[in-house]
Parts: sequence; C-alpha cells; structure tokens
Amino acid sequence: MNIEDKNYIRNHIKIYNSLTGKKELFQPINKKYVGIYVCGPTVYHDIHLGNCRTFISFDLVFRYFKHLGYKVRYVRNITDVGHLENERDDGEDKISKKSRIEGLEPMEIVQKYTISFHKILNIFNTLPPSIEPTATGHIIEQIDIIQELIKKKLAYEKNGSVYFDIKKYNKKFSSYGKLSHNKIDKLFNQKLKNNSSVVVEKRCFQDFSLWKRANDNHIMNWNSPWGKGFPGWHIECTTMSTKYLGEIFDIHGGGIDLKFPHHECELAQAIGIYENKNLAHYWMHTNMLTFNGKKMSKSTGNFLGLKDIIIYNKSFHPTIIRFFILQSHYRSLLNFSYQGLINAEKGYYRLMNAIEKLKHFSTKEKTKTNHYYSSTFNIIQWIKDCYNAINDDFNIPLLISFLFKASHIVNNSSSVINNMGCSDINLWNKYMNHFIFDILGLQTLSLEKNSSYETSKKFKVLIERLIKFRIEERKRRNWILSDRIRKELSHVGISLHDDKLC
RNA sequence: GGCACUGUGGCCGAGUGGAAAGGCAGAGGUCUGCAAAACCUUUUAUAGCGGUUCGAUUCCGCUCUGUGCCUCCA
Repeated sequence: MNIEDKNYIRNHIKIYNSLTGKKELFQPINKKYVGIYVCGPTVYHDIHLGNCRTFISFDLVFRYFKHLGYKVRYVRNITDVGHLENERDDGEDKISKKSRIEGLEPMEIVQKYTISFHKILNIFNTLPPSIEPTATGHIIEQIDIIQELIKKKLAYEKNGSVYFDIKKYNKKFSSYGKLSHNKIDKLFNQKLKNNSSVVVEKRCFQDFSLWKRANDNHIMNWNSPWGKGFPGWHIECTTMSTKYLGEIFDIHGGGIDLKFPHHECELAQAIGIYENKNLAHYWMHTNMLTFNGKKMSKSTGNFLGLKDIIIYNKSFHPTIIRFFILQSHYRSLLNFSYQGLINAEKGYYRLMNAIEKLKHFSTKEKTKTNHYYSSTFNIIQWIKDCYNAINDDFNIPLLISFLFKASHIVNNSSSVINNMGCSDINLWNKYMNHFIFDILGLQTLSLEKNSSYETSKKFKVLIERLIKFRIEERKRRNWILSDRIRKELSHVGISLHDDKLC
C-alpha cells in the first residue's frame, strides 16, 4: 500500500448505516463524487452547542472525503419556513412567535439567525457547505412534489391542507418505519388523541402534513393550488436533497432526534415519488450532546450557547470546544462538562506543542533518505493506523489517540527521530498537519492561553515592557523583584514560565 | 406501551473471541535560583446473573441502570 495513493484508503471506508444497523463499506454512486445531505437548522434562534456537535461531526465527514480527493457536494438546508410548535391547528409558528417577541418581520428573524448560524459555525472552523438551499426558496418545487404525490394517490387535500396518506403508502410500498423500525399501529400520541381538529382532518393520526392551510395570524404563507398556506416540515428536505443530489444519493445525515419522524417521512415521500427503494445509501445519525444528563434542547431551556462557556471568568477558545466534541465518537452520547473542556484544553496544548517540535525537526538538515523502521515507531504504519481509524466509521477518538502517541514520540525519543531520514520526518510532519488541521479542523491559537483577555494596545505594550524589565532583573539575579513582578502579573491572568538563565 | 441505543479505572473516553487505546487527575522523577510550565515513568476499570466457547469485556438470554424518539428539535 502506497500511503500517497489515496485509492486504497478510499476503498476501505466503513460507515455505520442507521438504516441497516451495520457498518458497511462505503461505495459512492459515482466513483469520483460524493453527495451528502445534512438537515440544517430552523433559523429562529442562535444555535446551541448541541446543534454545533452535529454540524462539526459532518464537517469532519466533508473534510475527510475532500481530503481523499473526492468531489463532494455537501448540501445543508436552512429551514426558514415557520413550522408550528405543535400539530394543533391553533398553534403559533416558531418564526412568527419570535418575530412578535423581537418586534421584527419574520424574514428579518430568518436573516438575523441565518447570519448568526453562519457566524457560529465559522467560529468553529467548519467549512461552508457546497449548497445551502432555503425552504422559502423552493416553494414551487415543493408544491410540484406534493401535487405529484396527490396524483399518485399517496396524499389527499382536506380544508386547504394536504396530508401524506400513510396507510395507502404502506399498502403500496410497505416500508413506512424501515428507518426507525417503528410499526405504525404501535405509534401513539397522547396529546393528539385528545380532541384536536387536526386528528379529525387526517384520515389516520400518523398521516403527516405536506401543506398546511394558513390561519389569519400566520404571516408566512404562499399561494398554492389548495389556497394560502405553507409547506410541511419534511417535504423541503425531500425536495431539496433530490433536486441537488439526484433521486438517490450517497449519504443522508442529521441528529439522531430527527430519525423519527423527520427522516422516516422524508424517506417515505421520496419512495412515494420516485419509487426507488431508498433515498440515500447511507444514513448517518449523530448522537446528542447532553447537559446535566439531558439532551440540549432549545424548547426545554436545557442548553448552552457559545457565549455561555465561561467558567471562573475563563472562556474557552472554540477550537478547544471542537476538540472536546471530537474526542468522543459521533454515535456516542456526550455529556458536556467544564471538567471535560479543561481536560480537552490541556490535551490540545499537548498536541500543539508536539507539532511545533516536529516542525523544527523537519527543518533540520538530514542526509538519510531511507524509511526508518524501528520496533517502537514506524511512520508508514502510523499513517496507516490513523487512516484506518478514520475509515472505521470516523473513529476520531482513536485517531486522536494515535496523534497523542506520535506526540509522545516527538517529546520522548529524540534518538528515534535522529535516526529517521529527512523524507520520513517530512512525511510525518505532513500527515500530522493533514490529520490535525485539514481533517480535524483544529486551529492554532495565535496568542498564549490567556488569549481570551481583551487587551488594549497600550496594555499590551505595558506588559511587554514589564516582562522585558523583569528579564533584565533576573539576569541581575534580583529574585525578590522578579518574583514579585511574576506574582503581580499572575494576578491579572498572565503566567510566565521561565527558562534556564543563560 | 412501542422502537432505537447505552453501561469500561477518581473523571472523560476508544477498541477487541486470546495479556483492556488515549486524555485529565493522582503518585514518583527530569529540568529549574525558586515557582510554574514542559517532558518522562507509573497505580487503579469492563453494571449484575446465567448461557455458548478451550477461552467472553466482546456473541446470546434475562435483570437492573441511563439516554433518544413516538408534539417542535441537530
């Protein structure tokens, strides 16, 4: 296996497919292309860390396929249609509600939180998707698809709303529930069983809406063959994913909380329209980020935003939060904790120190060019191990353990490194950078650990002069003064680490 | 009630039918004017009960525990 030849690595990627419950060999539909669709946010509030986890996880998938040389089309939607807070007819939609609270037009709310969404993800160093379609930008396409479903008798209109007919669909395709393994007759809904006009309207309570009639108070509405209304939640994803990726594409992703009913309904709609057996070959679901042991969720109030991550007046750089998130596998539950962040921060600096050291090794002149094989460290094997870890359903925690192993060798075994050829060290350096920066998407922090302090220019100059002064005093062996300055600086959060005096 | 998943040292978190990664903390050390940092070494773990097997943490069954979904949600 030639490490520089990515074909071998490309042919050995395994992905856990939620649809089958198994890890499967990844085989793209078109050899050189990968199509990914990920469900994006409803833009009516600042996204919280739980949302970020999912987008960071898929950012890694996107980065990895790109790194391997695939042409990736990553589509992630923006839900900017105000869906109802619950299925009751008199319910208010989330965007309207927010616009009432903030005194803005619904589309102002959408604009504000779309910008915020991009800003937050940018802070986390996630790459923008290839296409980011909005639900409001695809009303016509959604209406077309709904009409198609009506034509196929898989949907029916009632009082200006259109519902997906699950019983008819199941009779024809018998596949509702294939993703979530739910059986329709076993589903229940306590709230809807109480007198609700929606239940009366629907033929079956599991039927879901494709188009909803707009009440007078519903500001966001569009003309349709069934009167003024707005599209249902699931139809936008079926419409936009297939518009940009084709009737069947490679990977469909999202948070595990969307698996049912959202993804199940997306799938049903797609099968109903295109009459294929599937919508995406691989369904990936990221697990939840919990806080106090419970899922982070806007509606319950149990969530943390980026601004909330401050402890003892200390904030964490977003790249530390990213590293914290990546240290657990995307399918595992991860509980947010400050101790976890502190641990991640220390580990992060350990890796960064190693990368700095390695950089110096690689710039040194070396004469040897042969690959160095030792019983303790084999660079080629190490690179393979790293790729194998990612290839095994994106096992990033395992990859990180290999990175720590490498950093351990950088720190510990200068004899090993001295025996290595120049090409090996360059290779090592190159792949450390690939893994840490290109794939994990971590960033170097330009300032020291105290970077979070808002420091004015004058203050910075003052500190620099004080430190310079202290160095002079240390050279004069004026320990009392230099220790005092160190202590005073530590009170304002600036810690000094002395080297040996020359 | 149904479906899906989970349980690993003090904490966080991987993997595996054949001597259990890694990080943090703890302990010891190197370095240092001192301190810190950095680095090195190192102690401690597979929820319980059965079964399959030469051998189970891994596979199967049961019990207990926790989580998500069956309104809106990443």
